[in-house]
Amino acid sequence: MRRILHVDMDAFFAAIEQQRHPELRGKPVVIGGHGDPTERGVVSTASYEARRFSIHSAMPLRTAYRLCPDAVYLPVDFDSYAAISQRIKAILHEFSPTCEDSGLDEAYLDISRRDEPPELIAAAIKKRIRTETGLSCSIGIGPNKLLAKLASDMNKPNGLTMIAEAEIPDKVWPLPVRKLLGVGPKTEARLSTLGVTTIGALAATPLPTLQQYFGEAHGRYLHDAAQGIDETPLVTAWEPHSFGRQITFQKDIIGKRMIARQLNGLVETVLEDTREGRYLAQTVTVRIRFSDFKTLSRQVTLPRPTSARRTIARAARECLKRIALVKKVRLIGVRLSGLVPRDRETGAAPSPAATSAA
DNA sequence: TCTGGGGTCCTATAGCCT
DNA sequence: TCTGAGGCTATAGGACCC
Repeated sequence: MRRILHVDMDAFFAAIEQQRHPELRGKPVVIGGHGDPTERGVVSTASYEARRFSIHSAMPLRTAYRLCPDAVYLPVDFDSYAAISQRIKAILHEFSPTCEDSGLDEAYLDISRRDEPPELIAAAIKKRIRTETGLSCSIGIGPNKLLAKLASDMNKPNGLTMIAEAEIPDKVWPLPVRKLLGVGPKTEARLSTLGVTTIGALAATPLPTLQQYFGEAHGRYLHDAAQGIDETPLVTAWEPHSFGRQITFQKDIIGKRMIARQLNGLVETVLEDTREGRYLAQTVTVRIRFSDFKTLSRQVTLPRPTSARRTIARAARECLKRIALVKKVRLIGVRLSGLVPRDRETGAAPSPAATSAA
């Protein structure tokens, strides 16, 4: 039986700001965008004081401002948060080498090989993080990642919760389906039309029914997840699959020239990212979101992976040409995928078309 | 009227080949 | 020569996560 911990920092970004600016403690603090709640942007993190005003992550900053004009609005200081995140991950690695990063403020830890009771290990982790960073976290313990994550969410903030397999009917099944990892607003709404609103109701829904509505893979996932079944291993090392940059304009823009110029700038930025990581890319995708929020994407796959600015910029322009710019544009994005580490470049990449006939 | 940015993964569809 | 069944791949879009 595996023993997995899910460590989730409490209101991470906001807590860091309250830690380094003591005058913000006890006040509603909202982190997001450029810190100006009258601009376009969304809430990244709201302090627990701000959550009392119904402010939550992903809410438009302007909406948050309407709900609580007196809150302190701050920009996302990504570099600082990343540095503190690294310190926390280093602490976690001391407790187990099998540690999966899941964003700046979350991680899974496999402690199956340790003899001590998991609650004691979790308590020790909380204490270490508190002592070294002044921050609190919530930890969930379970036989797999899915249940560990559900558990960490059950007693926030500063919680320590365990879900054993035998406790699934009592602790998990009464929860709304939305609590399950992988169930977002769309899936929640579709399940609701089937009369399924709790995880228990989902568990009682036959597999063929779920597969009929959600497809083979997603149906199977929902079915297993509702029973608390999750065999996915911790991913401790991974290579990026893509790099991208996108911008939402403060005011929608119009005009091919203007849009092409913005696109060029984005290509430059993305290339800097890939050069830093020493990757070549074979596929270029351009994304446009119009003022009505309709979003289109076009992609070009190049004959071979490259990091040549002119080639990639030309591909991006080709993509852009295939989109009719008939409306105002609020967002432009560029993504490079089909990545190959530069040191693996041979100049004679195997062609996927070069397969032998039957 | 409002809806970020950086990602991953899955699915439907169309075109091509055998 | 025509037609259809599969399989494979590229593309576009959508859902979801932090």
